[in-house]
Amino acid sequence: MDTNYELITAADKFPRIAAELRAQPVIGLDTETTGLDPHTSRLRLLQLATPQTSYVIDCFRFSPEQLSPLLEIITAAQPVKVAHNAKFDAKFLMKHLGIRLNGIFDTYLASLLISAGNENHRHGLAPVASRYLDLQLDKEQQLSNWSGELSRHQLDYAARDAGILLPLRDKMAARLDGMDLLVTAGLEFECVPAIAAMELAGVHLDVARWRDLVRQMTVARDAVADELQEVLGAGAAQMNLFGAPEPINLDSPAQVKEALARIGIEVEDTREWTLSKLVDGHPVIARLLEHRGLSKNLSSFGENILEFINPATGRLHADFRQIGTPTGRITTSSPSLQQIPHTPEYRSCFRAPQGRKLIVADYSQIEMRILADMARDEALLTAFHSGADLHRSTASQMLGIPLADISPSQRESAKGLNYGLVYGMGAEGLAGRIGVSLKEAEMLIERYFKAYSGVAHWLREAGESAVREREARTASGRLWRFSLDPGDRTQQAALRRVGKNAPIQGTSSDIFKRAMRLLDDTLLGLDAQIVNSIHDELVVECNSAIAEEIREIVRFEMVAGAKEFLPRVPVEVEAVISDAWLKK
DNA sequence: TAGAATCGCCAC
DNA sequence: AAACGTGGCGATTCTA
Repeated sequence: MDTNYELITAADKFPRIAAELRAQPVIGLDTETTGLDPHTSRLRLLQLATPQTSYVIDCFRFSPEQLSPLLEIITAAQPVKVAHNAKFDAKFLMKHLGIRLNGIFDTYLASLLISAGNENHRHGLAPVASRYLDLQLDKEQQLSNWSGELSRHQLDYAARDAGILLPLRDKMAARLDGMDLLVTAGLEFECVPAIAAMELAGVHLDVARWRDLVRQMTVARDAVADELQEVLGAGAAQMNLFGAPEPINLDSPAQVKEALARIGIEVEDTREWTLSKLVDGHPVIARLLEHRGLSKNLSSFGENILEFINPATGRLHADFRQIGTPTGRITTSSPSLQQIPHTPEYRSCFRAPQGRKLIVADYSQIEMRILADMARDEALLTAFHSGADLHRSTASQMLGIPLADISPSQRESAKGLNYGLVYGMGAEGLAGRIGVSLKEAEMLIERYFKAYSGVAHWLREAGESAVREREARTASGRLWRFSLDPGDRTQQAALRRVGKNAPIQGTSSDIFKRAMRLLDDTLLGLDAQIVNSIHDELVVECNSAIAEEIREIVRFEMVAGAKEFLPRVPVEVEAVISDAWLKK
């Protein structure tokens, strides 16, 4: 495809171009960079496209001051900037030009929303252009060297990528509209600058503390491993040259299963769920599980995390995938900051640097509140309005006894139900989880649904409509379309569970993303920045001197985000000021 | 031998 | 078989 482009080599052209761009309702935006990491790579080209022309600006030639007429356009809400994976461009613009990319239409996020969970769809610019414009792009120049003299071919490529964004947006906006996804899309697009800023900022890890922890864990694991080799080797058939039993690989489920059989413990598999039932009679099982835990933590959260520390910033900059799941949850990788074990030893390694504090804030029982609101369940809403402990309230409602008389075990059962039911749990699952018989579990669920009849009705309907309509939606209108083989009963049961959970988990994502944007906006200009985001928890790093003010801002904006989607239920946010990632 | 599939487990 | 939902990821084992 030939794109009409103009390579800008003189700063005196900027006022004319800026005027032309400002007059557009929508422009295309793309960048080419010398690498993928904004901290160690440079911004080479900035491409801004009107329907007629792609303007290609060589950023190596101009200072931010010279570029300022164009930067104002990028920062303003209008014109709308169409970009594919705008987070990437936003990070480079923020790092190298000190500006926020606002007024985004992101064709990558739009593609994910329209695909509505279809795992077969790819979302790179090439497959998206093919799907929506029937255009075959080649991306061979994407990873070419953008730091030297640029070839005609590279400039063509750069201009073309920016040029196709406008027709692409036309097609996708119509699709979003037709699928009632414009509200969700707006929510996602507005969240991009907040996530870009969070990634760019990264989190601070206390390396010495982390190394210490890894050392301790290694010693502990090796001790348990030695002990296990001795016990499990007792029945070994194979001896090595020194007459000692051949060591078994404790990380191999197959070898562990065999070794257990040799000492008289027959098991179907070696999953925790299976083994934990045998803990009582067999001390070796407890040791095995202990080894698993240590080994898992060391391989996933050991020295390897340190490799992700950025040489330029000394911090961890995880990759946040904004639509990581069909329910809209954000996922992280490289490293996976959302899966750091929730123990003080681990979390205390993530610390505020000198002179700074962390605000650790999370929603209190947000999914149950969403359920109460969506189901409009009188009793559950009343429980939340009363401000009493939810699980005690639930137990009290179910058993018909006063709040004050609820025993700890009654509260635990109620808690199991509250958490389990938003995941579509059945009686078997509950029985296993809280350790009661199937009969008792059935009775508990019956009582639960009697106490919360609105919830019972809503959950039933959510499950049925998922099977009937093959889709589920959240409060913002986010869509997940399901495939279902009609004859497959197991699949149908699974779909009923997803149908119950998806609107709740997805609405939680809606709320969270709205809160992130509100908070990021309010923190602009203050010495405070969101540094981590874990489904219902935000971590903000700020100057110690303003920590109390920031804590209140965080609380306020998180509540404000939730209120937009939950008109019927009060929302609570627990926020603490801490030196480390702890809910102290 | 590289990549896929599986098991297992971390988070919310 | 599966057994409450969504992921990421590491180690082992299978497969071409």
